[in-house]
Amino acid sequence: MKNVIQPVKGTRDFYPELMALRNWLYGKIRVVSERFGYQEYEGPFIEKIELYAAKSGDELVNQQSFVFQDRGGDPITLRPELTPTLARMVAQRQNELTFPLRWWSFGPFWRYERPQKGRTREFFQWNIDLIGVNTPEADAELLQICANFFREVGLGPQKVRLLVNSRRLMDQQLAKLGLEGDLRRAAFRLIDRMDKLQPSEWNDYALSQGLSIAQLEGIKNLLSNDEGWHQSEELCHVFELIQLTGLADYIRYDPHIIRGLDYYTGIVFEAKDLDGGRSILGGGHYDNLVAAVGGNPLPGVGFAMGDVMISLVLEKYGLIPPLPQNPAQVLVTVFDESRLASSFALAMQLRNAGLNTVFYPEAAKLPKQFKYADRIGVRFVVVSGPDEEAAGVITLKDLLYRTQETLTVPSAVEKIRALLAVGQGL
RNA sequence: GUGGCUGUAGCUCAAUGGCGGAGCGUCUGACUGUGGAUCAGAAGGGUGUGGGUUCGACCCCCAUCAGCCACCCCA
Repeated sequence: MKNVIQPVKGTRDFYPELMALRNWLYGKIRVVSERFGYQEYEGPFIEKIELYAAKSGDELVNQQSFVFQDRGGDPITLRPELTPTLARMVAQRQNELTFPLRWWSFGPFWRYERPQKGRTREFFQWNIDLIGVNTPEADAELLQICANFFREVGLGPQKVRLLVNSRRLMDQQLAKLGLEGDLRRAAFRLIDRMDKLQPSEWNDYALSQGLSIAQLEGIKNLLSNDEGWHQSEELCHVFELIQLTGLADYIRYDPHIIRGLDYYTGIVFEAKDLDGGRSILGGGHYDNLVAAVGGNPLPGVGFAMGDVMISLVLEKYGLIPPLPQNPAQVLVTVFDESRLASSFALAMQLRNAGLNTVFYPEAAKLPKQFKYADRIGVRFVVVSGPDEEAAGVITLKDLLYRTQETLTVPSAVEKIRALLAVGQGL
């Protein structure tokens, strides 16, 4: 086994078990997205690097992207996020699309980072955006979708929380402290780092960035004030709306939330596992992104959720249901060499009757064939030997209930249908 | 990009610097028309890779690759 070529660092192999989980998650995402009337879309997996250079932020573009040259020498990047692609797609058809536009997507992304818990170099992401209106109702809808998703998968507000802030509010507050330009950007970084540094280190860092003692105190007050949102009209309005949804327990104001992406201009939010602390999803409101890629100005709000962290969280809380091992419902055994062809035909007969059927492709001993059916998770086994053949019937065994009866093919089909309906989820 | 831990059979792990083992799994049989249980037997690795130290290396040293964890950053 040592000669097997290793997979690319930070990638995952989706063996059927993991693929089933991915598709289960995809299904939940689809249900919630469609519940709110969003349409599924997808963009290319590769883009020109300029697309991200426009607005995504330096680190994401210069250090975390997979970049290569195509044969013509043009720099191409594996997409590290979807929002710029979305902005581009919207800008290209700006005059044909009907706004407000509600789109969602679930696809692969790549970031060149050191893999660790909850982070791989290739991951899947749910992106969902509402574009074309600039209202608190739009912002509140996206928060509602997040919370509704958590409720859909069984994550209650005691386990996860949506932390919300406003870039606009933070800008105003920092301006009041006399922080402009580079100093304000430094302050944002400072806020971002507060829970990662010791208080004394944090103070030193702040002063080293050129902030005054008074400004530092001002930031501390800002961050410790849970009621700061009252000074933001948009946050007040958003929180009011959330009260009407029955999902308010999920949502809380948190002035520490800043977000790394440069294009956010209004509310920003992150969902966190209250037990683990890591961020499950993040998003916000952006006013200028469509214009940044060459379109006319158009606001939007959206978020992205990676599959890796949410899967870890769901697994931790035991919220991933048992997923079907095998799509097959029936296995047709081969009694002996002489019956290979008749069994082969019988299997197709069952498929034509609408049953997912596996045919055992050689004349092995029956115990082996039963064992195989059991292992791969097929519930029903059909046997057709000399006795059955003489009587014009087949034997049907239910491995789940260990029952068995002999009956004609059409009644066996009916029997299986009836038992599948009853035994679902057992 | 920085730091730490780890790397032995398909899997989970043992093995003072002195002949590499166990459990689970797999295969075969007991059970010659019936799966999961039990019992018996068998196959399967030369220790991630490349160097070095040593009479002798899974064990010590260096490098490298990979995984994990934290930082950075973020989904």
